[in-house]
Amino acid sequence: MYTQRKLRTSKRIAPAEPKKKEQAEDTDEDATLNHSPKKKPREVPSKKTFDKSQPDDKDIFNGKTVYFVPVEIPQARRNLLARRVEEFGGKVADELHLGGKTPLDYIVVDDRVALDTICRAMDNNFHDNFEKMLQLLDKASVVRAQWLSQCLLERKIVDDSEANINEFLKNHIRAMANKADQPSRSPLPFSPLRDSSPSRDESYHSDDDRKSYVSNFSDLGDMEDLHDVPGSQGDVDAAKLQKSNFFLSPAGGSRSGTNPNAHIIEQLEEMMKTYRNMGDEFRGYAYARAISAIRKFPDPILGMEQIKQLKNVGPRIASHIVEIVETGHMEKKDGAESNEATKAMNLFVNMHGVGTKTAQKWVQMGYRTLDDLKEKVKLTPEQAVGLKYYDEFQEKMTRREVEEIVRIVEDTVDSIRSGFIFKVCGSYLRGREMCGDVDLLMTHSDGHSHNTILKPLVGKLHEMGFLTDDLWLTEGRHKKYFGVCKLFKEGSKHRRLDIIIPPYNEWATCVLGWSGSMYFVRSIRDYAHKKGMSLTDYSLNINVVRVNGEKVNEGIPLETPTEESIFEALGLPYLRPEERDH
DNA sequence: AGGCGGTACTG
DNA sequence: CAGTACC
DNA sequence: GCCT
Repeated sequence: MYTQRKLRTSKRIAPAEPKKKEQAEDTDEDATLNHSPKKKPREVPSKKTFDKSQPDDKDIFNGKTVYFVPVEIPQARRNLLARRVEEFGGKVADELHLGGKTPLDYIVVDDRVALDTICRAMDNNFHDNFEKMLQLLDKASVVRAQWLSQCLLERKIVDDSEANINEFLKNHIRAMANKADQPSRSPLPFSPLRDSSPSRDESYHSDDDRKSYVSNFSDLGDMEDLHDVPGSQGDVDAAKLQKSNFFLSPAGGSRSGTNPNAHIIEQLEEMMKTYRNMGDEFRGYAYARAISAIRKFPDPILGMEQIKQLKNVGPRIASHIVEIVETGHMEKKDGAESNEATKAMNLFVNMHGVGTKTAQKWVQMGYRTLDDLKEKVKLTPEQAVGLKYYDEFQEKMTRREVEEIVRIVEDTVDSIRSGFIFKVCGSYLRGREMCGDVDLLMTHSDGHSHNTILKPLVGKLHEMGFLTDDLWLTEGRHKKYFGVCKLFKEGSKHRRLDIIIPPYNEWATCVLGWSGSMYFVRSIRDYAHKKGMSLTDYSLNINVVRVNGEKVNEGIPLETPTEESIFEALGLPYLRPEERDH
């Protein structure tokens, strides 16, 4: 059918070095992940009943003063820990004073802040103050939050050797002090204290659950719910930081996506990816819906009181949330992440053309790295492309770059035939700052030019050297090209490019489908389904007859010239693309 | 206990 | 048909 | 794993 496949080459694929993605999981799936029945997950509602019932060791902290370094410890967790510390006889300092009349006993940092991050922060903020820093460290122990959790759990001061990073810091300070004697000390650019946590920063809300979303409209007829992303607060951290000036990055503490429950969301997202990569689609989906509910929840989640208000959070996920709130981490997730085969699964599944089945097969055959694949596995043509650009495909591009790519395609189209209309869909249309690929839709109002443009277009783009590889090209009801392009500019990366060409009268449904998010699309289709309709990229049909889920009668396609008309026909309030970014 | 979006490609 | 992809 |  389509000839330009040459590029794909038989020669060996350029080494794409194994790049590790975060997240992991556990390969012997059921073993640790699924098994629910045994060992019942710690009673959800209990806990937090510490209070009255424990007459004994109430003052484990015995007047000790604790300071929480706000960075990276989610506010919710900080509050909770602080409350507990006081409950158990400790004091909580508001700020960290270098001079220290009331000497601090413990300085608590988040478990995830990397050591070198802390060091860099100190370098930037205390280069005049080495002595005071050392004094401070003499009296106070800098410990990980996890240690504090442990103390609270066991109701005693436990050994902190693992959590205590005093010596490390002192050594570092001494080293810096020496170095400071010598004149050259450039003020490190230094990027904030949060390098480690969002393993991929651009937070991505991958989700939302159709139910909550759709039912919000239909039942309550109010969409408020969707808009009210609690975004605002979160400069609390920044403010506090300013004050304490400890570990403060001069440049910018301003955190990006501040959600009061970011910490919880992060961990659950890891679990979601894990399940999904393992092939447990629906469990992953359940997580996605739960996460969406949490993301919309405006207040810090401290316990069951808040959890009970969340839709799509059942007993299992609730218990995970409780665990995260109380201990700061999630055992199941940590376990999965430390599993080696699991890491390989993640590595493989992130390659284009590889899903859970193939990844599982490879892992089982003992492969663990991309190099293993290069040498030992017969790849499909698509997988070969995926491997060749493994690293590049993990990266996202700016909106600006999307626009440059689109510009080239548009110009080329115009040079062939005038009058086409274009729309960049996908995450770009939803307003994301960074986009993983380019989804360009185009059509022609004359009702026929859309049929013949794709092949010449792709041919020309190849000639220009703009397209570097093809995944596939089809001439179905909607003409589609999936491939790889690269801007001519020096240093440009290879990018995934999808071109979709529906007939003019199917434009709106196609745009809707290609605008996402995936969860939005699933939810609105589900909603249509429930109303006896059927929504696809091609049309919105009414009077659909299904028997046992099988469509028996296609129904009748509605005229839906605009996206608005689709919502209207479904009886839903219109949502702009950026409001579909769940 | 059953459902969880709807479609179309490759091999 | 199974597997993967697209949002 | 959650909902109906």
